Amino acid sequence: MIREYNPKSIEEKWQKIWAEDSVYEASNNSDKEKYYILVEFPYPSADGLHVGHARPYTALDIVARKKRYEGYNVLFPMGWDAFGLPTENFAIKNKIHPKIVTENNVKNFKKQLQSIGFSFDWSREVNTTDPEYFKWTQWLFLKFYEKGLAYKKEMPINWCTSCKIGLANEEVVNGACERCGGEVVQKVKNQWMLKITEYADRLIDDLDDIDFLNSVSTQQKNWIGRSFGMNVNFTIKDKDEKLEIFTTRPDTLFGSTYMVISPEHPIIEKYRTDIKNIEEIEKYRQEASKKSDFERTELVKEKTGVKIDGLQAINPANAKEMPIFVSDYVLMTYGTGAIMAVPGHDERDFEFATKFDLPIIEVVEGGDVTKEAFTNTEDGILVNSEFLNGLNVKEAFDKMADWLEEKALGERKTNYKLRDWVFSRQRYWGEPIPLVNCDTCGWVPVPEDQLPVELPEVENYQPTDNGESPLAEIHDWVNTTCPKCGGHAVRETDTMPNWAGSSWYFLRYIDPKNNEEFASREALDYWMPVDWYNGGMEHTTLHLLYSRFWHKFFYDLDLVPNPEPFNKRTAHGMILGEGNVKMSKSLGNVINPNVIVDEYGADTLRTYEMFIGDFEKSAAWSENGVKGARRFLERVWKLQENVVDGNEYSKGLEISINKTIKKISHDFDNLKFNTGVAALMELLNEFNKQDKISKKDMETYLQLLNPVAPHITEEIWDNLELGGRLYNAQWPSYDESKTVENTIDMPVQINGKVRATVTIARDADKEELKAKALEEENVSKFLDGKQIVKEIFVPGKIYNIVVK
RNA sequence: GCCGGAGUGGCGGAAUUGGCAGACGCGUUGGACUCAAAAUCCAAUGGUAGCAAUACCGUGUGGGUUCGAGACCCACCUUCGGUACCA
Repeated sequence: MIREYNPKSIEEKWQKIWAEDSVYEASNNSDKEKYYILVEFPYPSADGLHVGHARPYTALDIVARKKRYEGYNVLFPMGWDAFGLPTENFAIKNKIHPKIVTENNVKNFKKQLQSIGFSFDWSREVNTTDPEYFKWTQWLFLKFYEKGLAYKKEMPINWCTSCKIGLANEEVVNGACERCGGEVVQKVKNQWMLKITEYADRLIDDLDDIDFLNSVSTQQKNWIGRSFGMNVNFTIKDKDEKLEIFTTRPDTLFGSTYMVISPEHPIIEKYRTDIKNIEEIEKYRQEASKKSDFERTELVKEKTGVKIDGLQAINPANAKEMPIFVSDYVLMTYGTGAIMAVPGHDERDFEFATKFDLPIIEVVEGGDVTKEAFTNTEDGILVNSEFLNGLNVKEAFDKMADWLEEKALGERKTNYKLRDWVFSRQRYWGEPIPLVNCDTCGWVPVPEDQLPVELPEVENYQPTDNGESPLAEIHDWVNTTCPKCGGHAVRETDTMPNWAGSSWYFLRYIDPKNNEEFASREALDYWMPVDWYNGGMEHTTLHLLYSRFWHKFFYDLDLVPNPEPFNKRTAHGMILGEGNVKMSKSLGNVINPNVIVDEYGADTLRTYEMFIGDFEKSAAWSENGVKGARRFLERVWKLQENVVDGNEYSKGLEISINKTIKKISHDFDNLKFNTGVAALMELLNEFNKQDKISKKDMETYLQLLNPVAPHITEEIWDNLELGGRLYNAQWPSYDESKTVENTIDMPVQINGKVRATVTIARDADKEELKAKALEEENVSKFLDGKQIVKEIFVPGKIYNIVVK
C-alpha cells in the first residue's frame, strides 16, 4: 500500500536536494554543447508574483529540463529588473527608501519562484539596482556617449501645472494629472537622447537572419516604419525661402493643391511679420500643444487647421501657386514637418480639402476622386500630369524623382517612423547618468575607475517643482570637480529609464561576478547568442528593440561576438481572471500562485498552467481546472500500485508509448504544452485500462512527465527504485516504425459528406477501398440511381465520391 | 486612428496546416460505493427530430474559391496587446 500523495513534503524535499546538489548550475567550462534559454526577468513589484509570471517560466523550464536530458549544457538564469516608477511611488507613499522596498520585494519574489520548483541557476542572479550591476550599465552608456550616439536635445515632458512635477505618460489620464486632476501641458526640457535611428536599417534587415515570431518581426518593421520617398523643395512666393517636404509619392506632385505645415514649424516664427493672421495661428498652436501625437493623427476626428494668410507656396513641378495651412495632423517629429497635400489620393488630405473647400485633382486613373480619395493606385496610370501622363505609378515615381534631382529641386530620401530614444528621466530610482558638466570643459564622462556613480541619500524622492530630478536638490552630490581639469563641475541629475538595465542583462548572466569587465570575452564567445528568448508581446517594440539596438552597437565596438543577441523569440499569452477579464486588484480576482502551491502543490500549478490552453494565446483562470490537474497527478501517483517488474512493453501499449514519446518530444519543442499534457493524460487513461504496467513503461512515463511535474515524478522514481536520480536520466527515444497502426479507419464521403467509415490496411489502394466502401449500406444508398462523376482518393486520409 | 493578434459546445480548449469538427480537461446528468456527505470509480454529454439505424443544422457576420473550408480570398463586427516616460 502506498502512502497518500502529499505535494508539500515532496516538493520541499526535492527542492532542497536540487539546491544542495547544484543540479541546475551551468558551467562556463563544459565540453557539452551549450543552450541558453532566457525568460524576461520580472519587475519585482510590491504585489508579489502573479500566476501570469508562472506560465512562461514553467514553459521554458520544461524546455530547459528537456534540453538537459538531451545532453546540453543549459543556461537558464533569473534576475530582477528593479528600477522604476512603481517602486519609487510606493516608497514616496509609504515613506520607505526605494532600496528597502526593492530588497523586500525581491526577497518575496525569490521565495515565491523557488517554491514553484523552476530550474533556474540561482548562482547567477542579477539585480539591475545593485551598484555592481549598474556600474556596467553606466559604463556601457558612456560608450554611446564616446561614439556620439548619446546627445542632448530639447524634448517635451508632461508637466502637471498644479503638482508642478513631470509625469510619466501613464500618469496622464485624458490630458489630466492622475494624482490631482490638474491640467497637464508639454514642457520643454534639455534631455539625453540615444541615436537608435542610426541603426534603423540594420534593425529591419537583420530580422531576416533570426527566428523571431512572425508577428514580432512585422511589428518591429512597422514600428521602425521605413519608407522610401523624396524630400522635395517647394518655394515660398516672393521670398528666397525653400519649404522642404517629405513624400512617398513624388509621382502625384501634379495633384498637389495646397501645403500643410506642423504648428511647430520654424517658418511661422521666421515670417511672423508677413503673416496677417498670426494671432489666430498662435492660438491654434497653443491648442495643439495640449494634444498628444496620438490624438493629433486620429483618422476619425474632424480635421482642424488654419490657413496662413500672407504666405503662398509654389509647386516646383508646374510653378502653380498654392495656399499653406497649419494643421496638427502634421507632426514635426516625422519627415520635415511639412507636407504637400494630394487630396485626390490621400484620405486625410481629401477630408481636409473637402472641409476647407480646396481643389481636388485626379492624377491617377481608377477611382472617383469627386467621392473619395483613390489610394489603391498600384495598377493606376497617370493623368493630368504633363510629362508623366500615361506612365504607371512606379515609372512615374522614377521619372519624377530623376527630374527633380536633375533640377536640384529634391532628392531621394529614406524616412523612418522610428524616433531617437529619450534617455533622461527626472526621477530618483534609476541609474545616475555618469556625466558631469564642467564650467570650462563642458560635458565630461566620469572616469571608469570612479564608476559606479551611486545614488545619494535623499529626504524626498519627489521630482522638484521646476522639473528637475530630486537629485538636483542634493547640492554636495551635485557639486563636484571636473575629472579633466579639476575645476568646478556639476553632476547630471537625470537618471536612466528602466529600459537601460534590461537592455543588456542577458550578457551579465554569462559572467555575473566579473569585477573587471561586464563579462569576459571567453564566456561571451561560449554562451552568446541566446538560443531561445521568450517574453510578452507587449515588449516587442520597446524592450526587445532597445536590446537589439544596444547589442548591435556593442558588436560594432567588438564588445560582443554576434550582431544579434537572440536567435529565437517566442511570446506567451496572458492569464486572465475567471470569465475572461483582466486580473486586477480592483476586481479582486488576482490569483496568488503561492495560494495554489499551498493548497494543491507546485506540480499542480505547473501542470494546470501548461494545460490551460494554447501557450501563445491568453487564457482564463479556472479553479476547477486546477482541481482537474491535481486529480490527474493523483492518478499518476496511484499508478505506482500497478507497476510490476519487467523490461518489456506492457500488453498492447507498444504503439501508444512510441506515439506519445514522439508527440511530447515534438510538442515541448514547439510551445504545444497543452496538447503535450493532454497526450500524457491519454496515455494514463490507457494505462488504467491495463491491470499491470511494466517498470519500463512507468520509467518512460515519469521521464515524459518530469519536465512538467518535476517533484512528483522524482519522488515516484525514488519509490520504485528505478535507479539513481531522475534528474540524471536521459530523454526517452522512440521507434518511428512503431508509432502508427497497420489498419486505419478511412472516412468515405459522398459529395463531401461522410457517409461511412471503413477499416482498412493503411497502405490499401483505391480499388480495394472502393470495393469495401460499396459494401456499406449507407454508401450504396446514396449512389443508387446516381452517376459517379469524379472520385477523389487521398491515401490514408479520405475517399470522396462525387455523384450527380 | 495606426501597427500586430484573437473569435470553435454550458466553460478552457483540440484539429497532423485544405480531408471524419469538438481530442484532453472542467462542468452537468445518471449509476456504483456510503447510514449520509466528500473523495473515488463507471456511463452519457454540440443542437433539432427519431425507439433506433440515421438525417438535417453547426467553428463571430455576409459573400466567394474548392470534390471538400474552422483553416484560403474579399468585406464587415467584436475583442485583446502596443502606440515611444507603466514594465
